[in-house]
Amino acid sequence: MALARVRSLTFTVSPPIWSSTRPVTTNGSGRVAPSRLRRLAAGLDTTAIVSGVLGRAKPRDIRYYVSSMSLEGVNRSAERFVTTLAREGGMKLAPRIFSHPRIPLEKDAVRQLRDAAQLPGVLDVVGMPDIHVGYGVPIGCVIAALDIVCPAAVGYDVNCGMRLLTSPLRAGEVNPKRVADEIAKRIPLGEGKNNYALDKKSFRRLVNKGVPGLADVDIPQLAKDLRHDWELVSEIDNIEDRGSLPANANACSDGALKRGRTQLATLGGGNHFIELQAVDRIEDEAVAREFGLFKGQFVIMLHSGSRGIGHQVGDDYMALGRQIADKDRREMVNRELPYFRLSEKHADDYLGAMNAAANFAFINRHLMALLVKDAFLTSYPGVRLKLLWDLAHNIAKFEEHLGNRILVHRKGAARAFGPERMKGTRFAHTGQPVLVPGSMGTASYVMIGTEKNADTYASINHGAGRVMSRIAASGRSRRGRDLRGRRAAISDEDFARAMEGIYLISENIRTVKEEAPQAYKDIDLITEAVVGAGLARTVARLKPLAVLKG
DNA sequence: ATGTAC
Repeated sequence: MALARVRSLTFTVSPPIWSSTRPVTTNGSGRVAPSRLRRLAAGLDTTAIVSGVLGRAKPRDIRYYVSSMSLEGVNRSAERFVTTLAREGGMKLAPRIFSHPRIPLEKDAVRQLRDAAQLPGVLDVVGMPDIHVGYGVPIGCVIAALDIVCPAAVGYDVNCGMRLLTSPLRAGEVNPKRVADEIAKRIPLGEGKNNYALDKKSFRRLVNKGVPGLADVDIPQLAKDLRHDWELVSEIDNIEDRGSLPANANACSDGALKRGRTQLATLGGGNHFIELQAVDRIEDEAVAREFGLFKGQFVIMLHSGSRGIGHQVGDDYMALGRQIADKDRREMVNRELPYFRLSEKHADDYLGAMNAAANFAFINRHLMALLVKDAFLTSYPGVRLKLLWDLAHNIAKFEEHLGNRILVHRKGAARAFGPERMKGTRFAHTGQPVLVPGSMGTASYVMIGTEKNADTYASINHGAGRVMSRIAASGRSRRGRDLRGRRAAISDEDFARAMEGIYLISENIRTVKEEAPQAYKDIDLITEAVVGAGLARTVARLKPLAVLKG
């Protein structure tokens, strides 16, 4: 973000937002010239660098956001892809939204950002270009905090995430229909259980350890189902946090554990999918080569999460947060935004339970990938798929940002570490891969983070983001409206046209329209915003051949 | 997202 340099300026400030983008050289008290004030008020210039002292940060690392203006509504900043909201009411800071000018901002999602900015102890609120309404906090945002954790800022689908498997084959050498059918035989789609139920004790041990815990667990039926020999623990350097977060399964309710025990290696419903894809375009030859990607290549993308256990953990702890707030007469911004102070035991419990669910999700995707690999190897003897990357896009984690330990909540936002933060890994020269799916039937992207994404706490969008509610999309309600308030049901014909040439296996044909391409924002436009804002770069564009949906 | 609500 380009920062204006001013000699002097009178203002009150929101909490500091650290940025490594530029050192501060100017002085921060005094008056601002009327011409500049007009620019600020017009939203052309909403940031200013000043020196100052606040908190533990070094003065030169601080950028204050001007918040003394009472600006109405949303201000378009001079930066084409950044919108800074006016700070008003009880907001602790001015949230920013990275988006594309051609994508209209959903009013209710913006309101949710304002609400989140009122949380006590919140440091920063940043909307992603795929932002849309979620429970309490929008999907497609980053909430940075110093001393609270907010379960709604993680969401119900803890560690919903992406995984990409690469093949050495060209798409023309593969029959996607056959592969999709083979996968469907092995992985339950939609609401469903598997044959890999674990006893309570083994399950607890497994989710405490994450993917590496698969070494110690015995799943006889899985061994029978797999026709080839696989190391259960493999490729963990290609999983975010090596598939293992510091978990405490004892902080999960019995109900949460019970739901999890029977759902390993199941896809789930909603926007979860397995997609067979072809590499459509290479945008960065050197990085693509490092990642083992080439034009025309056959790859498989998987999108799933923590299923019942994550949902239950979210439910349990949001209920607990509300209960405690009521008991202690602690104020909540609204009923959907309970939170815990990090000094409270409940915060540790939530984070431990959340990480147990997160580990479940890593294991879930890992096992499904194994079944996919096995299916593929059966159809194409000698061809083993390789894991490029597995990432979490619904999670809260402690990270260093400019010398401070910050709890970064990413809800529908993907971590996008550049090369610097990937030191000591095989991605030290490229940055981590970031997997960004479009909607069913449209393109997906492989991206890499830059060193310039401190503004979003090293995060980018997690996908395309809805533009139409589920109810509106499936036409279940006559009063169905899209998120801009227009009446919009998708006809069967329109749906078929959007999916033309793509082989679709769907568990529930009645609800699959909720995931229609028309219900989502334009992934190419969103990617343009992310690249334009300097948050990430594109490596490859992928197009769908076949989709398996819950 | 979700044993798609208590």
